[in-house]
Amino acid sequence: MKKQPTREKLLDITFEEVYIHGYNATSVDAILKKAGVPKGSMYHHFKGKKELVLAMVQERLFPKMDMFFKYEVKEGSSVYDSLKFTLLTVSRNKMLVTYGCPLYRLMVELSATDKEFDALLSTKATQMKDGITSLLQSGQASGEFIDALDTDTFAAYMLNAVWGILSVSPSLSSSKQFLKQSNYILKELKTYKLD
Amino acid sequence: MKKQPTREKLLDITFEEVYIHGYNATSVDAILKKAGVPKGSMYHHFKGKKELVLAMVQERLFPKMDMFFKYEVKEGSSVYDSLKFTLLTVSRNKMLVTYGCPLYRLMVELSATDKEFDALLSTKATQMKDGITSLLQSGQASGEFIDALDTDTFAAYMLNAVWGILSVSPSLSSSKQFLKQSNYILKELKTYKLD
DNA sequence: CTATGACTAGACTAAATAGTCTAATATGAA
DNA sequence: TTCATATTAGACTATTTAGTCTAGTCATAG
Repeated sequence: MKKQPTREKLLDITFEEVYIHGYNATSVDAILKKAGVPKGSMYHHFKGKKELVLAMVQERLFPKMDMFFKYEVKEGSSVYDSLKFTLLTVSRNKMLVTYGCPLYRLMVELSATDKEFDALLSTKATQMKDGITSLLQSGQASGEFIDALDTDTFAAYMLNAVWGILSVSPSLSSSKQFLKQSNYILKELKTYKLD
Repeated sequence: MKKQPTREKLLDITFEEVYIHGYNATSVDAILKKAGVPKGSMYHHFKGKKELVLAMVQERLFPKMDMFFKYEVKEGSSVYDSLKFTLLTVSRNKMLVTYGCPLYRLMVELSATDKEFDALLSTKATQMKDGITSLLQSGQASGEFIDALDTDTFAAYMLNAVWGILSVSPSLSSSKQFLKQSNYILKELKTYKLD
């Protein structure tokens, strides 16, 4: 078993800790202890706590988000089915269902008070929304959805609503509840379907 | 201008600070400084920071939430119109639109790691959901909605979706966006309307 | 091999933090 | 007024925090 490079190990542990506890409740020492990395190593690789977490967001969090939202439709599959499949995949991810979306939770904690985090997280949120918009637009172009569908607004609604449902307290979350609730979003989208 | 009792002043300032910065990023000293209250007074009224914020949640946050969701229908008004009016009222509240729902944001920050906060906040969330459920049920009883409407699931969906739309980054929030997005929830509800 | 730069190691520091303590003062009941 | 209690006042403490520093080790290019 090859030893993982220090920087990568730090990013992995930082993701885990910040996901569960949030940015402010996560201490550098806790990360270092869990990662088994001495302080000097961390401050060699990163300027400080904030730099570490910003790097984690870009190198761990964003790729994870991209894994879920592929923004592409499988051959022979409709946009609607593609979005439905994404929601199903999300519902099967225990961590997501239990602890919510790590991007959204960080945004809720930090966007109001930290410009740099807000810039980074909001940009990704916008990119994801735009991805869904494109998907819906392609569905419009292919005749799957009627022109009356406001693709950009619906994409924002879908993203925010899913985040809202996902990120409630773990004690109120379950895979079944997520599926049932997010189904209303799909049902609404179906309203704009032609075939 | 009569001087506000210390305890009340502390609760007011604590709400403001925790709403914007969150629990962990708010220091006791910051609250005391802003409130102009010495430390001894605070620790006379509250056992500690956590007790102070728990009291704030019950005595300031919860009442504010109840102001928005009245769970009652005005004479001669439909349940649907009542919910629509609530969303309109929310959309006109600049703080809510900008900084999101204070209950939800606190839940996102703390519910995963703090049992006491989770118990308190989740109970209120459930109570609010149950309030909407009752409203929808009364609509069913009066023939406004068809029986196929799963009142409890729709209530949860509505609450969580609104929270999700409301609590995104301030840089992505606006009254107009909130209204347009939350309109999809109403549109879905309309699907179950009879008259 | 050896010199250089990358990385590790962890003791140490300065600041912020929540919380304590004791004395002073206000308030209200007898 | 007087006494007991509630409240104010803020200096002080213990702990945790992020971050610094210097000495050491490791890898590798020459």
